[in-house]
Amino acid sequence: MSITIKDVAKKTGVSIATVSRIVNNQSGYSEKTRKKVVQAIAELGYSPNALARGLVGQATRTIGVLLPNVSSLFAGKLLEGIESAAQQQGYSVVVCNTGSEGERTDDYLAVLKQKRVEGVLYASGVFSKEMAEKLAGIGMPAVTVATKSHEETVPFVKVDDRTAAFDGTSYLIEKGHRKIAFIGGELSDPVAGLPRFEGYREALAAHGLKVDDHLLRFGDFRFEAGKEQMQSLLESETAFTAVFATSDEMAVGALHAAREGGVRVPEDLSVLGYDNTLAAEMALPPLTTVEQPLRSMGEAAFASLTGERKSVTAGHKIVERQTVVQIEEDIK
Amino acid sequence: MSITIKDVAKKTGVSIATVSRIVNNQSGYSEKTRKKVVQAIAELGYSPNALARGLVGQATRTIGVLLPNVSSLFAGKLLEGIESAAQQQGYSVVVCNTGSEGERTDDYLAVLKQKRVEGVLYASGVFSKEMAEKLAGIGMPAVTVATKSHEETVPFVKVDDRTAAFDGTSYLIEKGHRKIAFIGGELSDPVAGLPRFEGYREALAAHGLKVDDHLLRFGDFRFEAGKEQMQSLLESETAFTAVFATSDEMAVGALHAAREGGVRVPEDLSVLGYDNTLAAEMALPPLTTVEQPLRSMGEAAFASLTGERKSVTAGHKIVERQTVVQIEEDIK
DNA sequence: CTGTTAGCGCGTTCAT
DNA sequence: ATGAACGCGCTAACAG
Repeated sequence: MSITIKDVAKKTGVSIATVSRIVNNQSGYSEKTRKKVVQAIAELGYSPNALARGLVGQATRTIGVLLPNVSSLFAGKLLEGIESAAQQQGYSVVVCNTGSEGERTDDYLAVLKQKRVEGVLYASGVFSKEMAEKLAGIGMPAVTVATKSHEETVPFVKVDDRTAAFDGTSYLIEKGHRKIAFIGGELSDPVAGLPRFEGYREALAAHGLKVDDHLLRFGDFRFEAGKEQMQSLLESETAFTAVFATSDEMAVGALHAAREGGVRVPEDLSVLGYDNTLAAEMALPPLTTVEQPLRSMGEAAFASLTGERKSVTAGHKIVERQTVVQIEEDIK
Repeated sequence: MSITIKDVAKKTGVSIATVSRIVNNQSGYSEKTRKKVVQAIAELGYSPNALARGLVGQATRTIGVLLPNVSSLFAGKLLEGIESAAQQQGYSVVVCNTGSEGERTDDYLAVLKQKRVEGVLYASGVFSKEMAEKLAGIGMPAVTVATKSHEETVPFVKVDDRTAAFDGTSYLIEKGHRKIAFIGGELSDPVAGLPRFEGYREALAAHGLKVDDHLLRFGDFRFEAGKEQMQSLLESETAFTAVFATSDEMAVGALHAAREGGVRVPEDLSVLGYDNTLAAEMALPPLTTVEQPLRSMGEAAFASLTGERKSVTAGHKIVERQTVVQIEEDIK
């Protein structure tokens, strides 16, 4: 079949042990034989078999990444960071598109185990207790990205969602907004749903404002949901001057609904997004948003997985573009 | 370390050969021993070592995917299709972000070879002759997606770009447009640049129109380029009623420039995109575009790679949304 | 129906 | 400085 270490040993007249030493640049050979071997390797086009190596050495230099939706901008950025860090360390990453509800997760975990990956990065929505146990059960190191486990056993890399949402909401308030609608993930979602809502609520409270139930909407984080919830908001009786949508896609959906409803952004309504994916940049008008540094979070997650395996909370910030404007304070 | 076939053999009192047969559901064992073994496997949590399997069987059930930019919507959709088809066949896919100029391609190829992947999908911009030779040299099957090789040795999966651009342009003409600007990839790009321009030119010719050099702009396929080229177009003296941008990102860039320049879409100007990624859906107004069925192209590419390895040209179509409108024929 | 054995390609003692 | 030999976990003959 393919050419093996034996071939280069034979060709150079040394033993496979020596070739092995040279390939893995250890010590124990003369410069002369080294040269001979290196040349033979080049001539033969020898490439060490990673399977055999892995079989003996227990190091596959491969990790798995579990994502609910690879084709999203969100996943793309994360993946870019992960992949970049991995490549630099000589690791390969196999992508696993688990489905929006994570329905294929178990299947993937099974093959990842068979392939003896050195760990998995979990960026697949909610990280349940069962997941943690399952992972522990099959003995694979894991770290979650943009998600948090209830178990303290699994390190995470994420922004502080509550604080980020608090800051985003405060920003809106500082711009003079008092009636701020909220479109977010379901409150049953303990990682991206509830905390962001809490941040929103706490920011209002901190400024002496109260939350108006008529101004609250929930859905998944997709474009369609944002659009629908915004439509619903527009149909309600209650007036508002700003919306905080906790994903850029949702915010863009809101932009669409607003336009269809004849409300101008930002003249009639300010809109704040979350994530700062390309969607925010490409939105018309360009979207002001709370940034999660997805790319560097991906890098950090890889580093954590293959390194000390500890949690890191990434810094968020507000990226100002054109959808949020200052309004008169006394509109009330 | 991990639990092996020996452990389950020992536990059940049969030989490893029998266990192997059962695991790979071959024939040659009684139902009774099967049950015993299956149970032991479950109890022990045995998971076959794919490395060992691959070492003997020469089947790693893994492919590599080379992409210039994983985080783009374009790559995301492609990857989704590839991944989906792969998963269904029990294959894993390792992603390789080669960089916009494919600068990391060689490095990736080297590790993919070591890992003995069964083939690579190349969706990484231009597929040069050197690439083809390199791949052939290391003996890895490949198929290109949304790209075409000059060599006939490598199968491809793509739409007919010339015809797709022809159809897109014709669509604009049928809508009454006579002055149609073009924003595309560099003509030196033999796969997505030149052919699309040719389609544009031929469509004009077929309708008795001639191409106006003042209305032609080129760049990479990114958002920024589209914006810049559109700005440049707006500054020129020549009037036009429509723009055909050969990527959705570019088209959205054009939308931005138009808005900044005070020209309304579609009232003052029609805009046609290319790809039909999420960017088209999320654009404001929603973008009419020439669709490439990226997801199914990804699936087809995987099928081709692991199957008969033959080329397929995917069907394109025009997805009508809101950026192209009929205008009076006699505007001229 | 079931067990033994020989590799797959490599890293690693242990000798020399 | 170098080589022989074992074993990683498994599949595939080959024997019974």
